[in-house]
Amino acid sequence: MIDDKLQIAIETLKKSGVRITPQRHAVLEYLLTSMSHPTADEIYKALEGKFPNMSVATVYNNLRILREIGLVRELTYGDDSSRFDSNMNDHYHIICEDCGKIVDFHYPTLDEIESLAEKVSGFEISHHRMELYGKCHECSKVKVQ
Amino acid sequence: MIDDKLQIAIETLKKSGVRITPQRHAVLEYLLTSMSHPTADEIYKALEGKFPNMSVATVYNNLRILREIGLVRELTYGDDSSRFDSNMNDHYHIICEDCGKIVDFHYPTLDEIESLAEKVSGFEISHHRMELYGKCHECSKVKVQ
DNA sequence: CTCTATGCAAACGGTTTGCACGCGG
DNA sequence: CCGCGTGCAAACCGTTTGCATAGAG
Repeated sequence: MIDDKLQIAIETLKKSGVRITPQRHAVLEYLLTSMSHPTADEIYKALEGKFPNMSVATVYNNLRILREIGLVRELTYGDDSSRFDSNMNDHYHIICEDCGKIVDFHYPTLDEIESLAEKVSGFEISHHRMELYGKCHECSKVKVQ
Repeated sequence: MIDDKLQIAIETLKKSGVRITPQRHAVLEYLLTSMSHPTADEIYKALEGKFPNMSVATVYNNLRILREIGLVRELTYGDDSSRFDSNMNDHYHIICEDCGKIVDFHYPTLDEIESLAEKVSGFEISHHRMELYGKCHECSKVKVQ
């Protein structure tokens, strides 16, 4: 399952003429395995056991390459670190304002809104993004009063 | 019109016990007058004629205070600078991917989506944001082929 | 063997902070 | 005249870049 996705991703890398280094493989595997939406630094820390000498720059470089090839999406929220998502299907995100957890939210794409926006603004709309903010179940429980 | 808004804003400042310095007044006035959604640096540059010695820090400090009081909203997109919006009514934004222009987009708040997201995720949703991306009329004209 | 990827450190850019002085109320 | 706000410079932090070396194909 994950292995299938990994094999397909590696095929895509090969087709694009991108070398499969151990570090790159590890970053990719981590993104595909991880159910979270990790930051570059989280990936860096998660892999430092396996690659004690790997530099953050390598993580960033690989994330950029994976993004350019279309294997990974970069999620940018505010001033904080970018987060990376290997789920390339259209979906929205729900973000916990307390703990920062991000969960996927599947909902039909808001095409009508794009059409209306085109009409009223004169823009050629290419895509949109939406995030919902709130408190996750765990964080809601914490401060009861 | 703008003057009314400015007067109301200044009242809010006074009520909050925030001093009205010339620099703060100027930042506030610029935000209310500006139809764009300026960055801190744009505000800084726009006012350096009137305040040649003003520092960026002062702009940032004042923007933070205005935000905390609820007179201004901070728009954070990706890694770029934050932009500031004195229109506190609920609205969405349409952003030109070429020139960066931001225009307001009024559309009924997507309450049903918030409700559904609460149900499927178990989060307590407090709000959401949405931006539409595309090319504005001017930028569409430029590269025809 | 070639050329890309890596590791390291320095650079970068937006934003924040510490501190002494200035000025609003 | 008290204390917040300002200006200045340094600090910060995520990210990028330059460069010499290592290693994938």
